[in-house]
Amino acid sequence: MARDSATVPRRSRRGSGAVTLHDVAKLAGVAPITASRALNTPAAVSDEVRRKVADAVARTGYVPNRLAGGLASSRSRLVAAVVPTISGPVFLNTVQALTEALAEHGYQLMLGQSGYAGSREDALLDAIIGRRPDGIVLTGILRSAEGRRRLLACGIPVVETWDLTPTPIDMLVGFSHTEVGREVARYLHGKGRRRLAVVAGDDERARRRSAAFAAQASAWGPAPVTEVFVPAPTTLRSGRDALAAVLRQAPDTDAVFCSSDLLALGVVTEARVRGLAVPQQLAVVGFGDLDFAADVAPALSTVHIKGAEIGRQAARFIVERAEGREVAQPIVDIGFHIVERASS
Amino acid sequence: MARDSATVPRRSRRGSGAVTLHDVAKLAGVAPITASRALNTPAAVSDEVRRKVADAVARTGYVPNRLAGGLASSRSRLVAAVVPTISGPVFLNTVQALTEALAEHGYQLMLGQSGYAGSREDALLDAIIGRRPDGIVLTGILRSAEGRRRLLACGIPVVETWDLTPTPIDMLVGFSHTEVGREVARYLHGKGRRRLAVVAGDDERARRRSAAFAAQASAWGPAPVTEVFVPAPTTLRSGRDALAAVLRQAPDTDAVFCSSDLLALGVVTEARVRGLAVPQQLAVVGFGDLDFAADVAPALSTVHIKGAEIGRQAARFIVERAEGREVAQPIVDIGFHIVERASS
DNA sequence: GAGGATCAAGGTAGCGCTACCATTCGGCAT
DNA sequence: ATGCCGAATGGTAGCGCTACCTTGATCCTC
Repeated sequence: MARDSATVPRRSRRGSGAVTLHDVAKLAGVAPITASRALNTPAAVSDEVRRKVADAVARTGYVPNRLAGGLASSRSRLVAAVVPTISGPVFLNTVQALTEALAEHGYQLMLGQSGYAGSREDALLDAIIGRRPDGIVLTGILRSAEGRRRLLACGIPVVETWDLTPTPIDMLVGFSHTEVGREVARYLHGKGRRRLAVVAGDDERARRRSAAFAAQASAWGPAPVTEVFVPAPTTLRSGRDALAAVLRQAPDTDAVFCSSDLLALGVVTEARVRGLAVPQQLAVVGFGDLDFAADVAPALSTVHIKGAEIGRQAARFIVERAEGREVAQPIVDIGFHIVERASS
Repeated sequence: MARDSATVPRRSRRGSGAVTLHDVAKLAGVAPITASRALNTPAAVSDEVRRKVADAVARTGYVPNRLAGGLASSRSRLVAAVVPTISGPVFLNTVQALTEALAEHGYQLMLGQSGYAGSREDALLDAIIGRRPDGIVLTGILRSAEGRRRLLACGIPVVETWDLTPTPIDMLVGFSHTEVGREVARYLHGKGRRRLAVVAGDDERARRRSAAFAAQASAWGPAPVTEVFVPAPTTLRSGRDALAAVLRQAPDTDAVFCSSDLLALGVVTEARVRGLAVPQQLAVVGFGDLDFAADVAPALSTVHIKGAEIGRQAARFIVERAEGREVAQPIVDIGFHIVERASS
């Protein structure tokens, strides 16, 4: 199993010293290119060659160097995912599904964190483009126009997710945040709630949901919607603080729409501590439908987003394009729906 | 800014068509190798060369191909992280800190999910080793002995984290799970609790904490410790179900140690629903000290692990080794401490 | 002013793989 | 026989970069 050092009397100081396709080919008694074909396009070689090469691979413990393969073929089989931060739980299902779906096709995920502040964005883009990934999946929004231009210029397939931007860079899997805001306002209005508030993380899309919510609500009545913004990423703590702020501004608030389930849980917690009955006195609606939403008490009404499906669809898009096929419908509205539970 | 096609009359069908170091060098009027030095070891060239190359880079929009660089130098500047699954929030801070700390040194993170079941482990290892990363950070345990052997064989620096294994593959940043179990048992005993239970996720380390907890507790009295196991990854739901199971087995339980904060929150939630006062009738201790632990009501007592510090330390180890330096103390016990809050 | 030490720059030869073309060979139609 | 086809295999030449060595120029030191 170990390489026979006697057959390689003087190895240059360069190189990793690992088993190469050359070694495998020599052991199998075929040319390197034939060994390559036996591994990559098995249908193109005879049964005997396939067997001999497989045998040599097993005996040497050969693992193909994908850096070299990627350089030669201009296909790195790497896909980059950019998230604002991995510790906000919102995108986790997407990243998980993406990783798994890509792995099934032999692609590996590179993770990049752009930060909510966006300072690192350009450096991150350099680091990513330098690795020549076969695709880039964006979850947070790309703030810099310069960044968008560079992505466009370098010709790497890009999937933007979790949004429906009017001018996508390339492909898109998302849903309308404006529509979410509107729908939740309609829902709460339908439940007889009239004194509405919204608590939103300080990121572009949460602001859009929040604005649409407020706009829709103000169409029905004179009572203004109380808007409170908290720093992104949102936490349970900021939810508690936000409810305090809401009640200071509008003590008779009877419904709060939160821009994340974690915020909503904070609001519910603070309400309980203050003796405010949820949902009798205060309805709470979250966003994201994270795992815990159904199981807290009271169970959290929220907006369900198919995060894992977004990840899978993005993977499908990237793989299609990486294998040279056209994507017929590169823009997908994955939708959302309101899940009614005990908190509203 | 665009490449002047007239200077490159016939480009072969191979290659990505992107700007190369060659193009930059030609534009700057120096040899390619000099341009390479201007970018990688700026101290080794004259001010003038540095300026001319920087200028050419800016004009062409050149982004170095790190696949080619990695192949030539046997340094990919990629680091692989293996987690059981990204959607369990336990390792998030570690992954986040790791990504950031690596990015500061020009390394990019590849994410691999091994799954708690472990079937994908070997395929994942192939995918990782094939990319020739400069380091591998393991968070979950590596189940297959074959896998350990291969990691050892391929000579890539490995950091195991979140544990102190007796026989580390290479480097190690963790803490003793046995010690955690013991300490929590001591703590609860010190608070006068005598009817102890433990709820643990079905993974090796949670089992070790749980076993040590039970062993320590049984040293003090005849009352057996109720042990309930739930599937990994743990959820709030399984915490609620687990408390139900605990109370079925031992209705007079007065303290529960949970193997994650999410489980603990589930136990607290279920206790509240059942009218069981926390901490008066039931003390609850979690594990991990996730962001929300301090802010739920009642605030959760838990075991604090410096997850981000683990990530940073692991990054430091990998970078040290990647740059060819020895790591003096490759085994670090990062410790833990019990955070006493309202739930116990 | 000879001998070396030091520094900046260039040339060469790969890293390990695959695209592309050439070759071989058996089988079949002409 | 001759030519042609397709299938299987091999050879060659890179992909874009850097390690290693060499060259030439400058600067000491004695």
